[in-house]
Amino acid sequence: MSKQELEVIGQDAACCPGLSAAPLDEDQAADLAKVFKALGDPVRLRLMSMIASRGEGGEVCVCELTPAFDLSQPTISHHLKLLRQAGLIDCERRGTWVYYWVLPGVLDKLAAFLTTPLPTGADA
Amino acid sequence: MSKQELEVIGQDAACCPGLSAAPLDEDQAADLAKVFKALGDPVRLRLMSMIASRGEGGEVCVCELTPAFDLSQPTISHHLKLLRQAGLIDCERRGTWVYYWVLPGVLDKLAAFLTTPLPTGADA
DNA sequence: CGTCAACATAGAGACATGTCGAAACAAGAG
DNA sequence: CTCTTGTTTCGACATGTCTCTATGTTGACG
Repeated sequence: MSKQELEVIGQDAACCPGLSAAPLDEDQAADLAKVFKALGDPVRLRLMSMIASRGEGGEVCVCELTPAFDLSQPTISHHLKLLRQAGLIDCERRGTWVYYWVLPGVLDKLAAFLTTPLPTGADA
Repeated sequence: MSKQELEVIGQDAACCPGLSAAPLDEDQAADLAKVFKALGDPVRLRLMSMIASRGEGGEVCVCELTPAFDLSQPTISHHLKLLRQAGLIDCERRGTWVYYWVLPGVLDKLAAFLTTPLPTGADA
């Protein structure tokens, strides 16, 4: 149920030297843009927030997410799918319900990508 | 030339308690989503990277940015406008040329918003 | 004042995205 | 097996986004 993520952020260390470190090439920019694009929607951002606020190993059932929006259930499911394809979350079916959680580390890696790594100007 | 930014990130402290801190309300999510949406395009991400890699007080002339892409000059100008409206960059005309720079602190604040502030469960 | 160069704006067309209702799928209850 | 509930997938449509060409604006230079 989780075989189609991007793994953009989670790659070893070659994926992203940091936004401010050096100009991104086209491939890096394209991969990272998918992650930011996934977060670039109010509904998905709220979904991420609702899932992430459960903490490190926390999970949220879809049945808890859906009623928080004035949107149809298929629409919520669609947004969750996009977040999953962006490599931000994952899910598992347990009986009747499906539970979502934030993939560990992705938010920290994304934050590390944004923060400027060379404030004093000592690059290579 | 810089009177229409969002200032979503730059507000005092009431704007964003963190993605993982608590579920975002609709207004917070809508404002933050605009910033992430601005970064959710490969061209804009590369533009941001090219500008940000100049360092803290660094500037980049448009005439240096445009030839790095296989896009028309108005298209680059359009993307720069979106980045500016998202409150990520600002610009100033100096003679014939226009220089862009990253607004100080926005990337760090965005990163702080993403990183989970309560890993052990000691909030409030 | 006229002209040229650097950027920005405006409008149009092609394509992607967000949303819905209907239907399919999965799992448990009777 | 059938029925009900929870969730995803499928088409379809309205809206938004990205790109272009054409035009406007600003400043430098004779």
